[in-house]
Amino acid sequence: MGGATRPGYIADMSDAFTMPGGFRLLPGYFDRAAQQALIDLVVTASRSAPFWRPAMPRTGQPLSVQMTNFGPLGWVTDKAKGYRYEACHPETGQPWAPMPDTLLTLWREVSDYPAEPEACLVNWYAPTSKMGMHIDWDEEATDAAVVSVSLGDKARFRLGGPKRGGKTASMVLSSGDVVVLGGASRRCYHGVDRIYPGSSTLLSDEHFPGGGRINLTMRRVTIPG
DNA sequence: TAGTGCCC
DNA sequence: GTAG
Repeated sequence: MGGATRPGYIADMSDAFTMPGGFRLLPGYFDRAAQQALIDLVVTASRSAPFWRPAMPRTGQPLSVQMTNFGPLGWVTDKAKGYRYEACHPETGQPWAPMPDTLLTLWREVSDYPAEPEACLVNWYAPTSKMGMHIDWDEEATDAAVVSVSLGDKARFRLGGPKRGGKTASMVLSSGDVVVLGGASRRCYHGVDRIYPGSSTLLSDEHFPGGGRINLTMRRVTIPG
């Protein structure tokens, strides 16, 4: 933890990370059968909205994850237009697959928000993929929680505060876990340090060459009217 | 810097 | 090889 720890000394807790309000980890929310059903839905959706590799604004640097989306809106990014939500796949021009009922049910159970999620970003982490620390800024409905589901290999997730460079906490997320970024945590930095390759058998090599991890992230984008 | 690389 |  914080500061130098030497043998014989008890760590000073004065610099401990304080978990932001509204953060919830629900371990083992989905059992194996439910995890498999969600992966099957991702595979089906990817036939009409295939995984593609997004790029950073301005630099065009590719992200290490591949993406697709469920729902009426999908998060996309490219060199020319940057981070935004779009109704259609950037390469095929086809609408995203509909939001699965299982995910709508999850949202109603944990989001404490009076309207449906409009976007579910599907991130495929290869064994070497990472996600740098960032805050989700591209939604108008900033009061709605972000709800995410981990599937496949374990990942080291890191949560910080509302400013860069502050103290952080990390935790291992396993297949079937649900994370809710609500309240203050909705505006906190977070990212994925690393994947633990081969820690799950959920992702078949046929559909996900090399395996890895799928993360489903639901968000309300527009303010309900 | 929703990235990468290097260094302790 | 890891964690930060």
